[in-house]
Amino acid sequence: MLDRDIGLEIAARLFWERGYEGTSTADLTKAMGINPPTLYSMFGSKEELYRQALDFSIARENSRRLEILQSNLPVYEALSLYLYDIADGNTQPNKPRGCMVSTAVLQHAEENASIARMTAALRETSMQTLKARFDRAVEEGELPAQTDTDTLARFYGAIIQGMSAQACDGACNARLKRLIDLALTAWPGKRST
Amino acid sequence: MLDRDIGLEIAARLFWERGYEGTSTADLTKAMGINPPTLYSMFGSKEELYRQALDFSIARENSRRLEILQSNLPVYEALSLYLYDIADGNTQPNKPRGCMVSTAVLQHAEENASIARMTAALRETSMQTLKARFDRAVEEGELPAQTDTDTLARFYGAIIQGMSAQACDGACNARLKRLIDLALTAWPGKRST
DNA sequence: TCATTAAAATAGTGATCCCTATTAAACAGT
DNA sequence: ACTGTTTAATAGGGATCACTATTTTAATGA
Repeated sequence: MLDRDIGLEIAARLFWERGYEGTSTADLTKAMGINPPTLYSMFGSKEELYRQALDFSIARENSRRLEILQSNLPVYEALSLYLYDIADGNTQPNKPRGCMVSTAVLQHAEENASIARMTAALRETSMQTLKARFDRAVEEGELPAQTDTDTLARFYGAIIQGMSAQACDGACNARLKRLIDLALTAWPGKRST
Repeated sequence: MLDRDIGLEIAARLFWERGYEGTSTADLTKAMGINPPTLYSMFGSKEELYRQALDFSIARENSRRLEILQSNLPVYEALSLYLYDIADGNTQPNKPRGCMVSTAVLQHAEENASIARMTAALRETSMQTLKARFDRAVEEGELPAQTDTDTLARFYGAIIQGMSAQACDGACNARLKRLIDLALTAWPGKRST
């Protein structure tokens, strides 16, 4: 009998590489080494499996990143390390390129609208997490009081999405880091060269 | 008999909204009001139709943008207007959200790898166009000689991709413009507030 | 040992995928 | 009107889609 976490890991990897619409249940059962009825008894449906695989991956990958972001480091340092960590995640050897969430299910058949809403909500949550960190920085006097933290969060969110897209297209880690360094010059009070 | 350009327009809109994998040939023939054999005699295959629909849309939408970018305006102004025009294109009423190319076919089934290569190549071309404009600015003394124009182009390319993703998730035009204004503070020599 | 339960594999559901062979309709020239 | 040719519509082919009913195997308990 297949271990549940191993099944989710295998599913997450397939969905990461091929997307929701590009992954078939036959792909999933074959990769997991199980028969279709086992998949449905363990995970309910393809859609449910996708949700569970995303939750599983996020729970495992996101904790370290959130610790970095919400640490007591200066907010600028925390953001830098956070972005570098994402760039690393987008360019791991022997792993699919890009991010599993940042650029997932943007275009989709109408029948998959609820799946698209879920990934959109995950992206929104991650933007709100960034914004909350910036709001804290305002409170703690690290950023000017009039800072538009929402736009700041969506700007670095766009950088994260752009990195994912470019990683999917083959960009290497060093290229993404140059991109991050340039994006960091937009930080309030910083000066670009 | 269906006019070829009208057919491409209808196909482009469907592919734009639902993506390549999310659009079926049945969707296409129904929207065009033709029968399957007509689609194949006119356009060859679903893949060929997608290529032609992209070429058609790009030829029509890109000329104005390229004129803006390659005009004799100061490069910073040209870039600003170029990005604003893209933001407008990402948030048109009664049109699909986001960009048809920037975030298309990032994840895909293995059988669609050649389609993904094509969209990736289109994105790379658009980055090279940006880079060429920045190189010209260096030659003309608008930018310092040591400017890393490649990274600069990929940075604004990431902004374009991030805008497309966020527009797909529902971002309004004003929000994208705030994002652009912040991204423009990363321009060499500019100072963020 | 044998009946009962639980697990897993086979086999197949109707629907839809991309694409075409075949048939039907419209039009041309004589 | 009557062929010959082009154009369009129907119908369907082989494969795959997400998903299950059924059967077979395996484990369990008396």
